[in-house]
Amino acid sequence: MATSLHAHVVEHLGSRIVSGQIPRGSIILAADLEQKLQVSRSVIREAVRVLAQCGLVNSTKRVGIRVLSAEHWNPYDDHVIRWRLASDHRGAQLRSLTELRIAVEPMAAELAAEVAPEALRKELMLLSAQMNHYGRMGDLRRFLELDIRFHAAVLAASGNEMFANLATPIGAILRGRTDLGLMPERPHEEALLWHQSVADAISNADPAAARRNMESIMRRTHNEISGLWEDEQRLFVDASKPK
Amino acid sequence: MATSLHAHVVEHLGSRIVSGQIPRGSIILAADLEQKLQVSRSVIREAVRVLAQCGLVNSTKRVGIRVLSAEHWNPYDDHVIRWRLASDHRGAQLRSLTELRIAVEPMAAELAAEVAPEALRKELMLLSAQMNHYGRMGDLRRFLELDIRFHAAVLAASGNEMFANLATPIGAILRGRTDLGLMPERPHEEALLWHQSVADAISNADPAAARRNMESIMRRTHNEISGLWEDEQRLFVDASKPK
DNA sequence: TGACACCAATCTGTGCAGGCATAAAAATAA
DNA sequence: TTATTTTTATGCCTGCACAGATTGGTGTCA
Repeated sequence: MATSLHAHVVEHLGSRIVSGQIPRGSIILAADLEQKLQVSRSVIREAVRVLAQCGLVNSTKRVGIRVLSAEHWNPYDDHVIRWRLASDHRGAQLRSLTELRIAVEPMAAELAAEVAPEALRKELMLLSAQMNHYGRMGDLRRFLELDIRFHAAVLAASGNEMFANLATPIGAILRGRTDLGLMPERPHEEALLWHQSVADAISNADPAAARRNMESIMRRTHNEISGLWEDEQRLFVDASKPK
Repeated sequence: MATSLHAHVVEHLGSRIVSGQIPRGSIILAADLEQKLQVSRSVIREAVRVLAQCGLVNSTKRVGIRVLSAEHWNPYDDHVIRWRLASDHRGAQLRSLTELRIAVEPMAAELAAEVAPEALRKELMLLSAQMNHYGRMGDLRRFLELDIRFHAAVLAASGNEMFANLATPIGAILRGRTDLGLMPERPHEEALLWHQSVADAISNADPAAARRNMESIMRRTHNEISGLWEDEQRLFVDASKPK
């Protein structure tokens, strides 16, 4: 995946920092990295610049590259989300994202019913029909991909780019949920119905119904996976943040 | 603000791309930038790397640095948000962020009532008391700062770092709202009451009441500023996104 | 002797200049 | 149309000078 050299370095350092292999507070020297990873300074510097934007490190003169603690990480960065989902504390990331989608998706459905262009409404109807089809057939693999596309389409149809940009991590959640065997052998009849109802409501420009049915989906989703983070500690970041 | 040289370049290019002075689709050559901005290649390269992560540009071999269209921008990046708020299309950014906070803040209040540590509950009570005091006095300057801290505190008290990280842009919205003269001469009595009720509910561990009162605040907020983006076009990003 | 202010040494990221390698577009040939 | 060569801008490397922060030492004064 990572084709360029500096992307490799970003991946190497980022994943190790998030997983905890490189302890927070520790200090890395650029010169050491050059030698250890066998790449040149320019590569290291660009990688560090990227990691600094993720909030993972903070390079200052005379001291080096300081590894920051989790409260400084940018929780919306795609890299960070991916690394967290791959780490031992994936529960915390799953919880944050799920809570966010519980808040956002009903609102997105409501907005979509108000403002979505006709083409997107049609696409939603098509997607929900296909979900019904493959869901009842028990083709979980295909159902999953349709489910991901359905939720992405609703987010996109809201016309809010901040909502739409959550499609990727939400897709990652859905994929992870089936990979972990948290999905029933075949989708619940209720769930299929709710998806259909969301599509109908958006298609019929009925914001209240769209929200209501999406809320039902979210409630079930939450019940199905909230067990994953039972013992995961919450992170209370200080409101008075440093620069 | 931008102390380092490469940060200057990021600022220079980023603001011009978002404002539209550099048209999307156009291609910049690193060598030209070197000469025009009178900086060395390493500075250009690091800046371009940062801008690439923001989704503003995409540098490829043999072609140069391509300026991407708005649908590729990362809407959660602090730089991007700042530049968009400073541009002619600030309305679109204001709308996205406001819709997001309408979705998120009631959920945050609900969560805070469930999981917030005692210290944060106390702080919220203190903040709402101060808001009452300065609000009734008509000290808008101080009220604004307290309002920002209040909402940041609720988001932090939710124990969800994705919610907590919205405090900065939401603060920017609130500041902008008063700067644009959209605030009444003194805060509405209702608004003060709702803030107080949110703090009470969180303090008393009453999630439903916390959500309900925060929803009231959000409804009023929306009514007060939704006029700002009446004629702003919505951006429907393609669900099937390129890499 | 001890506390404190000031200064110098040193260490490390930041920025600069130039060189070679390489990939991808464009032009040319088959 | 397809294959090959040429062109050209980024990717990557290296040596050098500079700036800023930490550290330790030095000197002054109480």
